Amino acid sequence: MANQPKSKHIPCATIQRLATYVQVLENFSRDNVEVISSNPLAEACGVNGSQVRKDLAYFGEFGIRGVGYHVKSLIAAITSSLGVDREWRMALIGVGNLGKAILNHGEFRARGFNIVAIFDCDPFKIGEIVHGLEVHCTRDLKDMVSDLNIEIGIITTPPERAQRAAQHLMDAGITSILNFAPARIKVPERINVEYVDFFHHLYALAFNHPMTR
Amino acid sequence: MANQPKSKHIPCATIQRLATYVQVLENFSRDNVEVISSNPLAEACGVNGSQVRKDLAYFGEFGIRGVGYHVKSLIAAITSSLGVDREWRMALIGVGNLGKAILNHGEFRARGFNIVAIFDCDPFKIGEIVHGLEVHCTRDLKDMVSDLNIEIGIITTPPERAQRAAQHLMDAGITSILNFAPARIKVPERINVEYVDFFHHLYALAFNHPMTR
DNA sequence: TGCTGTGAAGTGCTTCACAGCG
DNA sequence: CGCTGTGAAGCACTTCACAGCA
Repeated sequence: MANQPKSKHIPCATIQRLATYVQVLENFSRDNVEVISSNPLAEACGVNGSQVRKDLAYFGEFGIRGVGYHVKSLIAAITSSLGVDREWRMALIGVGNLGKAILNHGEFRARGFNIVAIFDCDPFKIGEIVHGLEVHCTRDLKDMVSDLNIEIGIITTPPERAQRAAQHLMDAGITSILNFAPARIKVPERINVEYVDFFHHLYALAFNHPMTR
Repeated sequence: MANQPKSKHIPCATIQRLATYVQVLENFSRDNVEVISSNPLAEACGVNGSQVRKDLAYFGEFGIRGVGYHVKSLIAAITSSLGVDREWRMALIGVGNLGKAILNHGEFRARGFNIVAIFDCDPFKIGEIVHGLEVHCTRDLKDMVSDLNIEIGIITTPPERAQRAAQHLMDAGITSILNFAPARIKVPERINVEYVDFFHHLYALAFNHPMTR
């Protein structure tokens, strides 16, 4: 159905939006919408219709002129283009409150993002079982990463230990890191880091709040 | 110390970076760095030096030529410019796993973002005490928002109930919403919504992973 | 006819380069 | 002399407008 992907540079803003499209398309699919055109999809995502068409065009021609996009095939096309239509195995470092909350979340597994090993440097936590996984010493990280084919690392340590956690992950050959710790980490160019920080969002809300202006 | 702010349009990319600057500056301050110039600060934040200077210039002249920025005053200047140097009172809707994790997080309160009321539409949860707060029926939201001076709403419901939660918040006069539910919500122009979605970040990591390219 | 896919135009953010000041 | 603050240049993303196809 899709042609071969256009080999241009793809803006990272496009990648972010594709994730939104999948989310919204899944809701349409749940409501038994079978076909959708770019404008209503764009409106549901809070963007412009051309934007949607251009974003999709980076990966192929998924639509039917005069009709629109078939919802289910479009979901399949996007997830396949992003590489999220397969299992991804992840390790988590820092089994505190936040780490436990993420382990309990469950939605990760449902989407193919499996946390298969958890680590902490606190000797009192090592050996504890959390959500069916034994807490390991960070020293074991390297061996377990290769044994378990882990590709993504999640950091949920306090900020002062985030850099060391990142170093452990990189030493183990991990190149993709999701960082929940409220700290920037220093990494070489080739390592991908995504930051999740609630306060960034709260700061934006506070700044844009009517009273503040 | 600061001149009056320049009254230009401020890019929202700037606001996001300011949050990062605060985070990084606080780390420098913890390490007893007293003065920093734009280039090392920029490097720690992963951006360009001019960018830092231009971002700060939107709000005033905080630096000393030939010297740099005084770390503590700069933190104060930024937090004051963003309006995050005061208490913000928040309501949370959806006391499930994620909601409870956020209530337990504690870091919110430390930064002046206080969750002062929690709501759920499940009758079995109403009356339950979670982290010192009684779970209320969403019907009580309007009264409690005005009684408790709540300005920000947090949505942690399942996706299918996110829109209704947003409606409750808007009916109560809330104009700032932090949405953790994996769903887009439809709101009028004047309402500010920030989305927190872990999967958006995981999708980006998956797409940029070496094996995928 | 209606909607996609896409070059061209428009817009806004980022980087450069340097004047200006401590 | 060094670093800030800032106009101007550069670059990247977004939007427009329409050709092209079902």
